[in-house]
Amino acid sequence: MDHIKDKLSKGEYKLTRQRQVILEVMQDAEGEHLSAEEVLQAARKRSPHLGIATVYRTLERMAGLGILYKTRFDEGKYRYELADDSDHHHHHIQCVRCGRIFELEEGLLDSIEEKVMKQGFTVINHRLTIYALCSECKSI
Amino acid sequence: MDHIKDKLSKGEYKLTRQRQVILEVMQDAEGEHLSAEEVLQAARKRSPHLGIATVYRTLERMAGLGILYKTRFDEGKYRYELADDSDHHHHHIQCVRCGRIFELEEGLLDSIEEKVMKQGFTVINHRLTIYALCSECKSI
DNA sequence: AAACATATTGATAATGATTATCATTATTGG
DNA sequence: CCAATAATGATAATCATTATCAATATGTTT
Repeated sequence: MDHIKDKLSKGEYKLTRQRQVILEVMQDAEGEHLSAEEVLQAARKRSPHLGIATVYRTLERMAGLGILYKTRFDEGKYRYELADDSDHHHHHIQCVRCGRIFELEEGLLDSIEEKVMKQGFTVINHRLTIYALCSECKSI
Repeated sequence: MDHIKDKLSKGEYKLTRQRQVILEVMQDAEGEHLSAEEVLQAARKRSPHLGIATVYRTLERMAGLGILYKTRFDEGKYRYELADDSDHHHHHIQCVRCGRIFELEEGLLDSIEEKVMKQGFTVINHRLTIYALCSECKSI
């Protein structure tokens, strides 16, 4: 929590009421992947006049500061989640029935990256999404 | 080419002039990943009155029949490419500077899939995108 | 505390991609 | 050829996101 505030101040970033609320929403939703609209709905419970533009601006900025991850799944909109400290490599399993998103462990792709490097690319980042039935949906 | 027409007829799918043109465009662009708008521009050279709605409908349908792959990259729109016969597992390297998309060999993720299966998921599909600098952009 | 510069906000318009609607135009089987 | 059905193209509607801008808040200097 404190290191987040550090990042905020380094980014010349004022911690306004709205931003604080949005940050709290993201922290309360640890492990979830929220869309901007979902963040708005949750945040309005604490700050009823909050506008969607502020939500987008804040999420965008926090993603830029590395506080959040911003990922676009195939549904066509961005989803945001609280970043852990490790680094940029993290991946998802999305259940094709219920739509829930699960985290996948890191570093699984190191050997693949190596091969790509040998082909002359400089790898910056990578994203893996696995589409699956989760154990609950499987048994329905 | 013929097996594509087989798929078309099995899908109760008439091979109209417009659809033929769109299919040709996709075949001429083998290895590329075209957006609907790009398909429209290319196709209008042969069928000038073609409408964007028909392009979307046709691409959607061909994707449904497995003739095309439909992928959403982070830019927010779908891109389509001719499917090869093998199967659904194929992956991309996208250059973060020039935006070009390169293919990545198949089957790289088999070991990862296995781990996910052990966690109780039934894997349906997966998508990997690696963001990198291609060798040309690297040397700029 | 007043005056000022600057940053932030919220409402709303604009944009871009995609989907839905619907009247018109092909196509096909009888 | 004619009726039934499918496909097309123009355009409106939708959805997520970004841009605009006037009003408000904040911080700084005096």
